[in-house]
Amino acid sequence: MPPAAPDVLRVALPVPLPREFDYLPPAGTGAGPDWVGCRVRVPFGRGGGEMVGVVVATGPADGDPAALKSIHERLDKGALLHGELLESLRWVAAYYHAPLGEVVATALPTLLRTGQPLPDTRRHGWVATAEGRAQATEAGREGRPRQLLRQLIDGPCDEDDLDVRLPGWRSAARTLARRGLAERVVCEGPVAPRPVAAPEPMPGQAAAMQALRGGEGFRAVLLEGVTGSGKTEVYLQAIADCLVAGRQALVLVPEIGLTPQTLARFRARLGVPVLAFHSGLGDGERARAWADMASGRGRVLVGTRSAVFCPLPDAGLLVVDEEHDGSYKQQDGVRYHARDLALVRGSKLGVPVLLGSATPSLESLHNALSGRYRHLRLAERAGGARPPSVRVLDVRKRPLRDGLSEDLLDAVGACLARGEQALVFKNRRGYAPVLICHDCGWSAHCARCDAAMTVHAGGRRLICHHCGARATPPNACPDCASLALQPQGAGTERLEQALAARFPDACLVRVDRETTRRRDALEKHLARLGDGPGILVGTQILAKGHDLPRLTLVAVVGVDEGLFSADFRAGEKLAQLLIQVAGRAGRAQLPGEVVLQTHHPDHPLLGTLLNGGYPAVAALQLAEREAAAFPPYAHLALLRAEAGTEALVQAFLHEAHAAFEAREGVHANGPMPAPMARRAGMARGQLLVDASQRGALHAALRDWLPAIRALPSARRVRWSLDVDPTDLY
DNA sequence: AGCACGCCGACT
DNA sequence: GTCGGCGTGCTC
Repeated sequence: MPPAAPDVLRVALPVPLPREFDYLPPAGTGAGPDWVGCRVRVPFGRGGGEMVGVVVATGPADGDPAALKSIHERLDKGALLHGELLESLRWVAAYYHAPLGEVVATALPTLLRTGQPLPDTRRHGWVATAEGRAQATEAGREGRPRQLLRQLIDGPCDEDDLDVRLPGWRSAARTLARRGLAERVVCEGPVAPRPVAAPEPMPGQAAAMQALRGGEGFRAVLLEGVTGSGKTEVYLQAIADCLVAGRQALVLVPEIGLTPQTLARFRARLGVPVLAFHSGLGDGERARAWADMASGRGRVLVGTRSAVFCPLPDAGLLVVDEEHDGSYKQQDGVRYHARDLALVRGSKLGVPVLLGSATPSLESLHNALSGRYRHLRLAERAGGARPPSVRVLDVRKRPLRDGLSEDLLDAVGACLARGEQALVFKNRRGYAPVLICHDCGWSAHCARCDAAMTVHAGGRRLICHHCGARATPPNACPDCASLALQPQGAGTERLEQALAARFPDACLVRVDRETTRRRDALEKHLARLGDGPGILVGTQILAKGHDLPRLTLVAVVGVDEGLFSADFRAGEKLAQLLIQVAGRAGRAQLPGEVVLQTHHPDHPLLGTLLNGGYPAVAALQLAEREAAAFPPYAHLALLRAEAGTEALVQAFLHEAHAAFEAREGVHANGPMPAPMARRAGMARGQLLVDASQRGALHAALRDWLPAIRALPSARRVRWSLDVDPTDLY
């Protein structure tokens, strides 16, 4: 019998190779199971490079153990990734066909990924020193430090409490510490939740709560509630229940949904510290929030997409707010869908997952209608508010000035005259979407993309929205030398200018990505609008989030582009956008009005939306998807490629297609022309795989990927596989 | 992906 | 004569 192979540690490393790497434990250490889930620093590659990875398994070496290297350093005493989270990461790797090492790297905050120690999650507080206590009673200059000092003389004050009681206390604390009057100490014991009064639930909310409370373990619940029906209150009650049971809750929100107001509402209502997790946090804050959840000290985490990777050792509930939102899909690297991962985690954790939306994705709706999810509806608006009235403005044969019809301007004027606020919505920023020669038809195109350049700065600048290229508009047409160059169409900038000319006395605020670069810019803008009459002009940034109680008119200007898009999801997305933006209009006291300016008043999508609302559009779209064998009735994967030249892309995609082995119910289509074949100087193309059964799709991909990786042409392009793509471009 | 090794063009 | 182009192969 051969001698038993020594046990090795299998390490997942952040490299794009579909396997893990075996290492020997450091000399004098055994390869016990206590290694699994710990980060390690290992030698990797031929130059003496090092990498940080995570041990994901132990076992006997399957090659020549003499050829193995040893781990340089163990970075964690106890496992960082274990149990359900590690299992879920394995699921991500298998489902999205991504290397486990890359999945692990995606899941960990930067600081942890680079090997920094797990932040200290003990609670800290501040207390006055003996000298501080003495000085606190003496007369002295009344300032922040003194105010704080008086809080600290009776014993340690928790930092979380100070955040609530004395905003901006940190600089005062630094001052006190410098003078030796106060010091930072570790607080013992758990945080006691403050008792908070819950509002009386409305009948619909009570029914939803009842349905949520019934049952044990994992279940998916789709909460379909029109705007203003109080979905958030249902989340809050469910989270409160979960906290009472001593469990943690995770709340996912869309990228633009995590406003200070949202957090403040959660904090005020739950009585426990609520952690935030989003791209605006620094590396240290992210790592701390992650560690807080891992240690169990954090009870509630509200975060965007990547928060779905946080550890939840005491999980009780997962909530996905606005579950239809496109920002839950990661569009580079490991292309996961946070909503789908939340469902997987919920099922592994054995806890309910609550999906909420006024306009559910067709995927979730299909699951609800087929009985896989529980389906709860909140039909009425809070406080007896009526849904807004909707009016279609047919602008065929009507003159438009700067993209606005006279009827629309009249509606805005009437709204202002009532002392109320109007929202003019156009899903296009800039001055005009294209600069065109009136004599020969030439238009300004980006040199590096297959796209028109957008006119900005009132016509003094051209910007490509796809690659960011900037140019100065020519004085004369480059083709025919005509001077008749005109900005065609209207973006938010032009609408703002036109509205300012028409309503010179009105308070006018434009909100789009240009004016809202900084994180707090949106709040600042809306504060400028105040409570008086005024006009908001903007893109979909305005479609959700903030409460605007004085807003009674929503004027939608740019629907026509979306009505004829080639993307199979365009109809769904447009309906969701329209419903979301229309939902901004009106309150209990002030009825809302929506006007839709269009050249296609007879378009079936608009008609269906007007007559039957979102449910009718959804039913129509589901029928179309079923007939066309598209998701959710089929399953897709997209192989994308880009390279310096079209030839490289085509060669790769053709070879990849040839390497695809036909199997029952699975087809590879293409190479398909990407709607934008060139972007930022790169040629792009794609191959679409569709399958009637998910299992067959995954089996096909499992066989296909090694063949793709082996193609010489694969080295000359950047390629990626997108499972369940949301955008086919 | 990163990195080293390797075999062909314009420079001190 | 070398510096450096990026094609090819490998990473426990």
